[in-house]
Amino acid sequence: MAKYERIADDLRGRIQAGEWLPGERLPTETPDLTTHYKTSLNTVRQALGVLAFEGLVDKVHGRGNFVRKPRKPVTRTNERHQWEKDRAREPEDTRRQTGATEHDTGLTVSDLVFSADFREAEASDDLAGLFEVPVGTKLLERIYRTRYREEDEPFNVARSYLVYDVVKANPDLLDPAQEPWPGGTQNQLFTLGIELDRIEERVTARPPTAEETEELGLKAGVAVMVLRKISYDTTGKAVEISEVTLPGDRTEMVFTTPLNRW
Amino acid sequence: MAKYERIADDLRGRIQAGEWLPGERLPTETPDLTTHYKTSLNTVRQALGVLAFEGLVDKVHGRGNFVRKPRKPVTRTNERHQWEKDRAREPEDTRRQTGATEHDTGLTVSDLVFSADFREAEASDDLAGLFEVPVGTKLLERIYRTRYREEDEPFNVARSYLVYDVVKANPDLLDPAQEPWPGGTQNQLFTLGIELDRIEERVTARPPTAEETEELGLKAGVAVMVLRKISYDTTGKAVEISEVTLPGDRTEMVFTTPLNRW
DNA sequence: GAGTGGTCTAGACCACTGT
DNA sequence: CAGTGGTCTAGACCACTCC
Repeated sequence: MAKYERIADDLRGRIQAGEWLPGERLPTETPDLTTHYKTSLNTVRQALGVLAFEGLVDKVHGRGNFVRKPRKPVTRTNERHQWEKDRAREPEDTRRQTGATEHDTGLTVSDLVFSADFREAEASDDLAGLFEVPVGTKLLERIYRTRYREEDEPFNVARSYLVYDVVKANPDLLDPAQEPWPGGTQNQLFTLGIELDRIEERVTARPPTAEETEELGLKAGVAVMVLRKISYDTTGKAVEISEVTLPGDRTEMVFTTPLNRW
Repeated sequence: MAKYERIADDLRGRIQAGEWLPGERLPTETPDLTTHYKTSLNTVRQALGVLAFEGLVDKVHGRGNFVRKPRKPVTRTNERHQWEKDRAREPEDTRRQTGATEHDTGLTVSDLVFSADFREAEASDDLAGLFEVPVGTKLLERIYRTRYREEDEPFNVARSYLVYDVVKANPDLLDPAQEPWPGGTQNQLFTLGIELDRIEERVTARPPTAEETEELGLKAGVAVMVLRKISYDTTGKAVEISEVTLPGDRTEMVFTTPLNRW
């Protein structure tokens, strides 16, 4: 076993034994750890890199290496979809009270900060195929970011696509100033006479791109979970496609599948 | 921008431009890349480390650095649950034909290799709470591994827990030699007079532990997806809890949520 | 400016792969 | 055995944070 692995194992054990509590700083790389383990800087850094990748240690340039605090997990359920559908036909003051994310997290609207960006886009191969429209068809692309009020980085970046010609029947939907829209996308679709029949979600995990690392404030070694949500209307057509990027270390998704009775 | 980042960017661009095709070897670290980029070995290795983390490059000790081939993705849907429930009451020869994994992947039984390990375990805090039994209650723990016949490493490790006293009514269920059980867990429960009402799945992603890296044959930077599946019977009790570990870079999970009609 | 982590160098030696 | 990546060293200098 390599020396850096032994050092990583030793430090991991000492952290788990409580020698340093979450939030506390580890001994400095130089000179403390190098002299304690009688090794060179590179080796100590390689060991710390392992722990950082595992999410046990936060490396902070200029300040030190810290034992990582467990982060507040964000739960997302698929019950939100039925909940949102039920709410879509409620009067506006009911819809305004709370959104699906709050429904999932148990938080109130004031705990969270949203921002929305709208623009027009052309259907890529991929999206055109799902929407069953020609490549290049005009789409409305909306980018949503959600974060905790007391944190800097969003825990959620969503890109939502709708076919432009479908949405333009209600000009309010083209206006970012109307966001956050009370009742969410399902209410927006309701104003267009569209009812959803089912929602399909595909989940994968992968290492973040450099941009995502920046945008989501990810630490080294944290994967992103990518969720692609496709909403189908009652005629079986895809009406909204949404791609959500979530930090893997703090996101839990819950899916409940009811089964038919014998 | 650091020199290693510039080198990583350059190499990434050259790979994407097709200078080396998937499966091909990159120039050697020493002396090719160090002299080409006029830098030291450490710096070249740091750059390659970035690309390995992104999954673009496979580092292979003693052979070289290779452009990674896209891996065969494994899809898992939640429709499998209803499918498995329907099949649970079929005659044995029907059940024997194919399992849920083949149903998802479209493969046949002979493409896949299973192995099962049985042992007794005591209910941890966590599991006891979900099963609503006292901590320490005897459980049957079963560990399943699935891999492609032509690959070395499993793409799936599952730990399944059942309450021992519930299962022992059918002694065949305690015998690893009976695996793979035709019709899966839902048929096993059926032999005990248990019908499932719904299945809840919680999904997270995190960096792998050292053990998981080994067991799943993961490359640097690949996250694992962890799926905890809880099966509830028609009285609302949790009857099976299963923890599945999947390599994040080749797993896609699909969940379809049907919505009630207006 | 003092303290701390981040990058980089040049070189040595070890470990694995294939002939 | 030759070729290739993996680990390690000792030391220099840069970049960030906080006083």
